[in-house]
Amino acid sequence: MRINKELTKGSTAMLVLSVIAKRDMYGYQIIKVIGMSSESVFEMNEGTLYPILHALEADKCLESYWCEAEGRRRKYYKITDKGRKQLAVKEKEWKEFSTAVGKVLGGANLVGA
Amino acid sequence: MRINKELTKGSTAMLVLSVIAKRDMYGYQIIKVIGMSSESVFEMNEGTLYPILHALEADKCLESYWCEAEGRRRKYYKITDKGRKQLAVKEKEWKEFSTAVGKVLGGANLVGA
DNA sequence: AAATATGCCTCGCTAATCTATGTATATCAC
DNA sequence: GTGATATACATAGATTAGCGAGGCATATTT
Repeated sequence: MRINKELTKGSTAMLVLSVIAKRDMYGYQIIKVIGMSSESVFEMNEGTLYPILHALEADKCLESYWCEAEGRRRKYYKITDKGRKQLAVKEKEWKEFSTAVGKVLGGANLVGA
Repeated sequence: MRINKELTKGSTAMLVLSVIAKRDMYGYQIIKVIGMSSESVFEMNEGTLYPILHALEADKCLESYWCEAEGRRRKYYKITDKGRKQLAVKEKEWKEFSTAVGKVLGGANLVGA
């Protein structure tokens, strides 16, 4: 990661769900797509992504299927209805969180509190 | 916390530095001020805050002094030059991070803009 | 007198992510 | 042809931030 990795905690699953929601994708590709669309701010490790995919599938937010193309075996993931709901929750939570950070940094003047 | 606690990882020290940068503050007060200015999105635990304060002081980003007022003994923290530099770095990192999340999600970045 | 709020602190736990490692195939450079 | 790099899957152990649960003490409210 180009930035403090701790910042990413809690948001990674949301990002993964988000890109898969746009179209079915396989693991290696997810890393590349998130890396590119974030302009290399996120350079996710495989050791980070695969466990997340497995957990999201176990939680029925994703479904997987194997495809063979270009002489390569790829495991594609597709988002489920539950996954879309989960994504909506996480996006809302993210907005609430980032807005709150902005408020604290922006300094609501609470002298006397 | 009203939101997923994992999201807060990596940003808490920045928030703490940020409020102390505005004026000297003691621990218990920091929790209240951050709670209020975030409209209760952040409800920091003492078990979270105190170790952060001690670490920031050990790292010379903060200095502390005891005060007695209203019959209460309070440990105030004051930001150092190093602390201000650290805060600037963390704020920049935060903007980069939240902007990147916005790009991946595909929407406009609502944060810090 | 008891409950609540203020104010400091520490210890062990959980969980997200990273680093390192392993396997296998395809492609490119030399 | 051989080695390096990219693609593609996976797991295991280490790290670390924040939490929950305690502990201690005093002031205020009920």
